[in-house]
Amino acid sequence: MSSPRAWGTNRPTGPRMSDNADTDADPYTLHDGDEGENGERGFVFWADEMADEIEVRAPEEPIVIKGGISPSGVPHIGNVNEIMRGYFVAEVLRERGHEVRQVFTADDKDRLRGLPRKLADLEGNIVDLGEVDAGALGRNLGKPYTAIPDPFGCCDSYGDHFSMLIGRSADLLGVPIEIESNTAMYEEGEFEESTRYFLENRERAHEVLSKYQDGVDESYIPFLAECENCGHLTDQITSVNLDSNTVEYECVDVEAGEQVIEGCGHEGTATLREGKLPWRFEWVAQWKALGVDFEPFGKDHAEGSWPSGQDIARNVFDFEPPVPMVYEWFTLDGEAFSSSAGNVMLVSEVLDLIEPEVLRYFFAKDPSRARDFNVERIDLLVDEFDRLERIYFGEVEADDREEQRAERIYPFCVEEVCEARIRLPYTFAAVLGMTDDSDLREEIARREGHIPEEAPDWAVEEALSRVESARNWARETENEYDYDLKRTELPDVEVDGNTKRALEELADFVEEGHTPEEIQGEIYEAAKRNDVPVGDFFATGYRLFFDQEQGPKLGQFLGKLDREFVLARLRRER
RNA sequence: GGGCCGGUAGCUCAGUCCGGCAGAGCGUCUGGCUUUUAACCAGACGGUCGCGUGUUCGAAUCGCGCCCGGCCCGCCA
Repeated sequence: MSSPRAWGTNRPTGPRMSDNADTDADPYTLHDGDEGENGERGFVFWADEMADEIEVRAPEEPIVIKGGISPSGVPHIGNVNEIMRGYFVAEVLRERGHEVRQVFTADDKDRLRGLPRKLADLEGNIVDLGEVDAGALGRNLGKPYTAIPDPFGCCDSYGDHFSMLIGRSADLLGVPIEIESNTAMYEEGEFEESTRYFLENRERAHEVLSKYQDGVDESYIPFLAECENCGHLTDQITSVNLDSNTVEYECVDVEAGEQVIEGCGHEGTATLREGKLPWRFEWVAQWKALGVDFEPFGKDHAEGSWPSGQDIARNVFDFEPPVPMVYEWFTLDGEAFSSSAGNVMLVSEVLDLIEPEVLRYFFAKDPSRARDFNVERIDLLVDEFDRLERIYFGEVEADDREEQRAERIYPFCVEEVCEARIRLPYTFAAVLGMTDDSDLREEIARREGHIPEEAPDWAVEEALSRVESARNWARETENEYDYDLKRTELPDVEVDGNTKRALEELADFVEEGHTPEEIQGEIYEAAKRNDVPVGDFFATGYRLFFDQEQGPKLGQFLGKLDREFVLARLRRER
């Protein structure tokens, strides 16, 4: 067997179950051409396909679905893949009558290797490193996240702080996950048996791992000890004593990217609970300890960790690794997520702009496709969701494919299927954000036909809540829906003679006191009387009040504002 | 250098596993609603399905080669 192995070549026929290393499971599980039990293919929802793969193995109940990240910093919406991809599969299995646990490991025994530039408090506010005690963090490089004080002082440790944020992200999306702290699992001995087994069979472990990694020599010992003197994790294990379940170690320097984290040189003894396994072994130990049946992971793991992990599971241990599923990474506004470059977005920030069901819908889409989460055009995502919803309720026509898709996917996106809901079109909601007057918002929405006469109060309230979201979006992106009534300053507007006369006539009309509808009519009349093209005259009006080319229905809107201001502005006095 | 994933209309995306007229929404343009202003309605515009090649009666779809973007093949996770 060559190294690295050409395990991708068995893709077309690779069986899911195997008892030898020549039939490894391809992690690109989606659309892989395997026949289902009765030869049916053509899934409209990828989670159905994954659920089939899991059911074929007849797993014990409860079925365990896992995800996990290390709580090293701000958990952003890229990390939500780990939560939501597993969630949809869990829900499909629950629908089929299975009991399912969705667990999420906080890989918090990992060591802090560098200082993140951005952190986030528990409310999800991003703060710069400089705003917390950076020095205290710097002195803790090399220690496990759970052995480092919380820079915000609100949780027991750095690791707990960011695990808490991950949990809150899941809560916000309505996903019930059980977070398992790696640190706690080590302390409670959950990994002790596996650790002991790896150390006992370290030649075998080395033999398997060396197929995937260079630079692991004969003396390789798969354990990192936590130094009793300085708290750093060290991989310098000098001897293993399985009779007492301990190792001897020396606290040595660690390379972390560009820099070196210095060890203290202490030589000591650690139990198997006072340290950790290297990642590739740890992952397998998690599968074993938790009985994991399914695990989605990013494409970064697909070519490295996964092939070695499943090999270790089968050939060092003797158990079947979980059904894998690779998901493509997505970009944020066309760029990779990067906390150091500030290109991150928290779930809580996204939910300031869109409803949770829309974000859930984003993650219901095909995981194998690379895509962009585009904040500028988030209205398109919302429109797409609204259309899915309308297709589901049979309110718009669509082809069979779309109908099947909506029928299957929509119920998993919403907390509760409710036909009586009302959705204001997102960009229309953004326009309503021009006024803070909630009664006026509702009145305009009703007049434009977006709220039916007999709509119940709760539905109206929920519909109007989108206005706040859409306004946040308009403001954040400073786009054309960022309506802001220019009350304090007169926008710079060029006005020719005809337009000037038309504006004066309109001002006089308003001064006489008329209904909003009459004012709207007068805008047309004033323009026509003075040979000003109607479109141009409206544009001038929007310019004067909003410094924009477009806006809400002008007459009705001006009729609602205080007359004194409207008159002064039409006469361009202030 | 080797491997893997992605590349479909100006934008956001379906369709690719299973070959059968290249699609949706948004956008743009034109017209209509005897007041174009988030409008709405009707119609139109918009594509070398990354490029090439092979197989086929027929290729976005299958094979091979190439281009571009990203990831892995060191450490770490």
